[in-house]
Amino acid sequence: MSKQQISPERSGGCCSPISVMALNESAAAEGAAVFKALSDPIRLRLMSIIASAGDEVCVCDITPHFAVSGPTISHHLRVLREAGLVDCERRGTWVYYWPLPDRMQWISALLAVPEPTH
Amino acid sequence: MSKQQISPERSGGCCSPISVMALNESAAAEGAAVFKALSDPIRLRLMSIIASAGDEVCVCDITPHFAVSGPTISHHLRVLREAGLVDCERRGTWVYYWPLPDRMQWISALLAVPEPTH
DNA sequence: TCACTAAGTTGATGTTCATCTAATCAGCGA
DNA sequence: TCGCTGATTAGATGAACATCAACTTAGTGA
Repeated sequence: MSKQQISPERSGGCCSPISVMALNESAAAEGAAVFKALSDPIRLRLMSIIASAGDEVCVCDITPHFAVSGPTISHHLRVLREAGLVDCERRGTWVYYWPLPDRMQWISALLAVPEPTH
Repeated sequence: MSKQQISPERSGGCCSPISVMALNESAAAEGAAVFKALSDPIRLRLMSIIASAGDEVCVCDITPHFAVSGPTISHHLRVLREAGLVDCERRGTWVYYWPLPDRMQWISALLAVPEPTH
């Protein structure tokens, strides 16, 4: 507790202070949860397939694109659903998934370098 | 192998086929790695602090904002660095981090619903 | 009701990850 | 050189996760 105890920011030797944190803790937790849903290559491809289809997609058309088992695909789709990135509906034998663009736009806005809040 | 073996897409009862996958496997792996770097609340706040500073940020100004130990912050900063999201430089006693906007823009573009490729 | 198919759930397993303490590296000043 | 501080690295540990086989649920058609 003697010499270099003072932050260089205060002593003028370091950098400009961080004026305001752009993300509070709860927003960070929510955002991180969405990023975690996209942090798996299979889920990212799933999301890509569903989002680029422009319409709803049948699970039976998704599964053949992947080398993993059906239950694994089902698990990943559930993760995407619980993250609010997609929704689904059963119609007859088949289940259809479609993207929820609101969530994707929100997370995309998080990535846009936020304007400094000062 | 009798009745419903044929994909509904082919039999006309399901949905429009996925013409082209928007993300190939290697791009998905690379993108997922970046999203994984952002999938932790602490790393997302770190990224937010560094990106919103508009300039480089001293580690000594970052650490006090978090309730975890110094080595843990260091670990998370390394993950962000290895994901290509930030870079750093030691100057004297202190280490400074700054954002690499290219990577953030690339990942943000991934999230923009890709125009249908057909 | 019965046989069949699509999709999801359960339970188990091996791996990855976040975190800590302790030790090390790097720079400054006396 | 020695002592001090900032930051990273190394190793260990407990929790979370991806995956599969087996089973269950939901729906179709005969």
